[in-house]
Amino acid sequence: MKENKTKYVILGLLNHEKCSGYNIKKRIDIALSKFWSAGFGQIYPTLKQLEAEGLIRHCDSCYDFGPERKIYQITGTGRVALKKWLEIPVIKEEVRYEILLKLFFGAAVDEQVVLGQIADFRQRNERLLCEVGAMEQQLKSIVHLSRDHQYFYLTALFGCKVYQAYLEWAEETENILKQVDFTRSECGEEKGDKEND
Amino acid sequence: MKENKTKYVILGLLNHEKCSGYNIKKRIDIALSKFWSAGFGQIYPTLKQLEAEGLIRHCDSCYDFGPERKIYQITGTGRVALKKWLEIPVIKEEVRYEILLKLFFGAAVDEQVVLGQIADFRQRNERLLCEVGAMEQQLKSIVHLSRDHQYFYLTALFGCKVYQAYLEWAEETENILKQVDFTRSECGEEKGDKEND
DNA sequence: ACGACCATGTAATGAGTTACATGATTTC
DNA sequence: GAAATCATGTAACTCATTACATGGTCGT
Repeated sequence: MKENKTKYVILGLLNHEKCSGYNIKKRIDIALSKFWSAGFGQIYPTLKQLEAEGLIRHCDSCYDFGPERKIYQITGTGRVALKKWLEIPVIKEEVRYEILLKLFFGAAVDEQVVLGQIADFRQRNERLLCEVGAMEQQLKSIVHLSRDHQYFYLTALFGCKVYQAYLEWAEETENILKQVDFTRSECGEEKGDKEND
Repeated sequence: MKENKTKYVILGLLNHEKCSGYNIKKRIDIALSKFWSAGFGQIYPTLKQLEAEGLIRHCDSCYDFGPERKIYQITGTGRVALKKWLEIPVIKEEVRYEILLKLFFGAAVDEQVVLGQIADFRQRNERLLCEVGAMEQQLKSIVHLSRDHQYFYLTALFGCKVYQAYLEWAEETENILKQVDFTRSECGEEKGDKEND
């Protein structure tokens, strides 16, 4: 009942081109890093598993130069499994925003701490927007080459839209928090920390 | 080095008000569901662990009515731990978009399949925007009550902005995919599945 | 020679989900 | 009396990260 999605990330990448485990990791870090991640400790065992299931196969040291490596490629069975997965509807995206937790519980600390977190968040996402914006520009020019290129472009476009929304929210939030000041209102908490223990 | 964030979700909720494990689950499902989740199998053991660490404590069956329950409350040590965590900068948000994986690898299946996934995504997020929009409206009216209320409101505002960005992207993506058609261009793939196995 | 990077793996640990088990209470 | 919901928990399992171990190659 639990589906290992990293399995399909590997199948998808190998469907694009054959690859070593090391290179799969690199491609994830470059092309998918904004919406997926995987470590070596996950990739190598998963490759073994996929091979045992007959969804991929490898040839040892296909090249005479460079360090030893295993080049994996997807099998017909693997392609069928990939296609089948691509047709399964997504139920729910797994998002976990630590920044929203820290905001939600933020009244436990000084407003300056919360403002600091928001500022960090804004700066972090300014950088990310910059990175994904560059990708989007680059991919836009080659979007006509193939469906693959078009889809790569659309994932980058997704990043642009979302990071822009993050930044809009962060700016609006900073403005709201800077204009209202509860420490001067009747709701203020002049009280020190008493209660419990 | 690994930080169990669910620990701090529980501490944060107990800092708002004392609660049973069952109620903590309910509060997560209602107030945090758009950016966090936790099951009973995670909550009950974590409560035990937090109590062993002295960050929370409980009284058995504090009420004479209703089923037996343990009401937990945060301790002074717990508050210190919570505050300390709230000050730690967030490094990276953990997001994993299955929809983007399926788009990125989408050239392996018919465009109709991809369009179906995008349509699902749009509909799913229309519903979510609706839900979080209602929360935002409701919270907006009581935002002045306390810092807590203001922060609750801002998390809902975050949801609105992000779901709106999702919808914008989905609509733009649907338009782009419907206007360009690779099956009629020279890049089209009339080839059946040959190669491998 | 040394450091950066290529390349593959395992072991330990932790986080999180799912399924199961139990029983009380409330509502219809 | 049946069904829904309240309430707590455990066991098994999967997913993912981190740390460790090993050794080759390339550039300077």
